[in-house]
Amino acid sequence: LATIRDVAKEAGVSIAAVSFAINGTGTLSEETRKKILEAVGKLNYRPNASAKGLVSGKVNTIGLIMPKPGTDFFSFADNDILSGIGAVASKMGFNILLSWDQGKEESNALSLVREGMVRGLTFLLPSNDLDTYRTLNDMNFPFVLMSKPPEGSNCNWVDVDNMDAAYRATLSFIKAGHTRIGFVSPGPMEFLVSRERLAGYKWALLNHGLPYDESCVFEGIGNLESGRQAMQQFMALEERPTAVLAGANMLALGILEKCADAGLSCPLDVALITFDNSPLAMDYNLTAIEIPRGTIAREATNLLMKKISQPTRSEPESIIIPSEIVYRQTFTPSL
Amino acid sequence: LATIRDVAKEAGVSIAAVSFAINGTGTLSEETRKKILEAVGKLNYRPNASAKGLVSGKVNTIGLIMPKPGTDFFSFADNDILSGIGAVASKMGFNILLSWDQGKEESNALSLVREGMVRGLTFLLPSNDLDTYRTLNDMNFPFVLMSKPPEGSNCNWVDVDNMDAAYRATLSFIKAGHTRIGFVSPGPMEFLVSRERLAGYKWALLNHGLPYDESCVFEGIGNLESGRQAMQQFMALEERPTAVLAGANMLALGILEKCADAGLSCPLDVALITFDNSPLAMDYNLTAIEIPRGTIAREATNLLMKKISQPTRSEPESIIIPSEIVYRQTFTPSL
DNA sequence: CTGAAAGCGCTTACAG
DNA sequence: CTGAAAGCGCTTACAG
Repeated sequence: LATIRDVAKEAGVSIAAVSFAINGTGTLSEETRKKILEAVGKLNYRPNASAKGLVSGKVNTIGLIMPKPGTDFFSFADNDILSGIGAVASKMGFNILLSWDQGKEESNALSLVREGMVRGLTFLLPSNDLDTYRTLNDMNFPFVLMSKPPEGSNCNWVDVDNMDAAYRATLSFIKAGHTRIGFVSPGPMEFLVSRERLAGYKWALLNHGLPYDESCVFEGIGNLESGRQAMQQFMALEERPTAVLAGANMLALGILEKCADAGLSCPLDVALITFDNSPLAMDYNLTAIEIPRGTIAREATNLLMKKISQPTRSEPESIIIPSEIVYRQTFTPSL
Repeated sequence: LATIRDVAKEAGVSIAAVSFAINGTGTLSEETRKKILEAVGKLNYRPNASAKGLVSGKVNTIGLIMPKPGTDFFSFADNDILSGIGAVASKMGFNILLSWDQGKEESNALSLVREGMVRGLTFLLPSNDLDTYRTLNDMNFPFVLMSKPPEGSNCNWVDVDNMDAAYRATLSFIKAGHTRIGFVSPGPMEFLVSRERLAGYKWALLNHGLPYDESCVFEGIGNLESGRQAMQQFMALEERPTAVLAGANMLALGILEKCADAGLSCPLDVALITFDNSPLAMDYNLTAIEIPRGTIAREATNLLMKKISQPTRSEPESIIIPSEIVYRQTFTPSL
């Protein structure tokens, strides 16, 4: 691999001149610059990243911290998220380092920071271990969560408003005349996202004079069978829901299957809105709430870049990404 | 951030002693070592990665090159793949740098190499641009593909044997007495994986005296609608297939839907085997060919680690990962 | 407009 | 068993 010294020799100049030419700094005659750039091209020279990092004290890498393997009751390593981060990062000349939250003594994230490997951090999911965030804040090290963090953690974050989205979907049912509405959570209630969506659902009911009935709520785990079980429970009720808000696509498909088995047609007998407008929702013509993961990822990375370029400590910021309901076959509001 | 000098001062020793203590090199009295390690813990010291990289000429990072965004007619950023790579890499003390194949003038992969940011490379999909591989080979730089590369490229690679898997699935149908078997490719025929699966299917037919009939073959694009269209085509035939080999889960679901609509029962009227034993296949009780992406990723990373540790040029290696058929409701071989 | 020199934080021969 | 010193490949004041 060519070094700056090789280029300098090839072009017949000092290594400082090469540095100037490459970084566009200093003052160089057009002729010298051209001569140097030619040598650079000829030798396929690229400045060594370690040397640059050492001398400048800055490294052009951001870390992406994935949840501990096994936590994934949905798939987090979403293509949209990864390429969203990648698009923004590469536009700013940054690389992405992948790492996993290990729940070990010292978090991997902190190691990367202390080794000077990263200049900022994005977290896909809030860690259970809030200590990491506290330490990062103490160091004034920039980081952004791509998910709403638990109360009291002092973080930058970007996410959709899950409560609001659930509220609006439920409201949309109510406006269409539904008075008995089922809710299936996307996962266990320990997850904030489950609690927030439930809260939005509940709030819409109470706000419009409808009773909140626990038998119309099912704690899902995001798969087909769980959706079947939910609908099973709902159909066994004396007065069954005429509309269901599902927390995940697979839940929605399980619900549809049970409906079909029972001879209930959708949307006539049971209307359905599901979270997540994924390809699956499109394929199956499901009315779906768009969770724009690519946008979340891009905005989070932009926010991180902003925090990186502000060396002085600043207040944590959060960005709420709007989420739209995409109306399809399983429910359309009456006009 | 603490430097080696801070630790040396804290422990009252030279910086060389600190380096010895941390790396387990040199010779140090037990007492000195203990004193140093205490200072390290107290100051939360971690050696600066840029400095280590510069002085040793080695960096503990491997690159993962993702396909150009938009190529993904399946989802490549599979959780299993990412955590498979991550598990092996972190066991060996390596980090993972994510990058995208951009189809630009100079490939991102080569930039990373020339900047000294990575010590090895894994590619999720073969690039269209074989020049990159040639250049890497010329530099004797270690890289591994997690997918069978096109003929003539001189690469290390790890993959399942798609031709063999398709052969065995087709054979399994034939042994059960099927003589008219449909094939739906996972994607366009430009993809090697599509061609190989078709070849395996064809070979099984010809090997057992069955005619190869193009009207029983459909070029799918991996989604539900494509599966519906395939089955539509098959049902319009004078003699329709009694068994179908589907290249992707969504194709299989589309096929099942069309069968149900037409009053054909599965597996009685139409038997079905699909590629990819994903959660979807489990949820829908599909007989499926397991493509163990996690295993592919782990083996590829292990192979890369081996190549990294062998400084001398060596012959390219390939590893074939076995793939099993998981029998479920949509087809079970007669005993 | 251009070059010589210091220094970033480490590791590793080399002396003692 | 321990320390002083050179050097990895860059950038950036500082002279000229």
